[in-house]
Amino acid sequence: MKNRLRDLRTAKGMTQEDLAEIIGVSRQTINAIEKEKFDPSLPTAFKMAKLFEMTIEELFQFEG
Amino acid sequence: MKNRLRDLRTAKGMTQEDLAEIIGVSRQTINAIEKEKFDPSLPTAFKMAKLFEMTIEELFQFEG
DNA sequence: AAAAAATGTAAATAAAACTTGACTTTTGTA
DNA sequence: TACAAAAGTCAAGTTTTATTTACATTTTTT
Repeated sequence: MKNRLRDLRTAKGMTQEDLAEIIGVSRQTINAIEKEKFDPSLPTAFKMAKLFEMTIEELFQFEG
Repeated sequence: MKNRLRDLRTAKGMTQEDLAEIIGVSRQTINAIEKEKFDPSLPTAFKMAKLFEMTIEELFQFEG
């Protein structure tokens, strides 16, 4: 699963810490998702997509 | 998290078992998601949305 | 160069998706 | 009515994995 999180976050001038607080997870969780260590839960994916005003499919690309 | 899984599945004339095999989970998992006992994982959500040719947001409605 | 801020990562925990198996109920149909 | 297929349920267990904690490294700023 790929994602565009890093680009979108930096484009908004936010740190991983900033994003973590808004979404309601730890800073390390944001980092792990950006580095594509694992996928977010569905609720977390929804929050992220809403924040960046796009669909989950636009934010995360599932290859499978 | 609400979803339209049941309607879409029956509209295609599929049983829970049919859907389970296509997605790659157990029949009870499909049933539990239809009955909104828990949310699917993000990969499972992707597979479902693709099968029914719609976005995850159209298939699942997050109230948060 | 030094301090601070931001990011990276391993290890452990916690949570939740998912399975198995058994049983009941509903629905259709012969 | 009787049978079978599909759906519902529920407990209990497994397993995956999202998430956290703690510590290390890199980058940025002064």
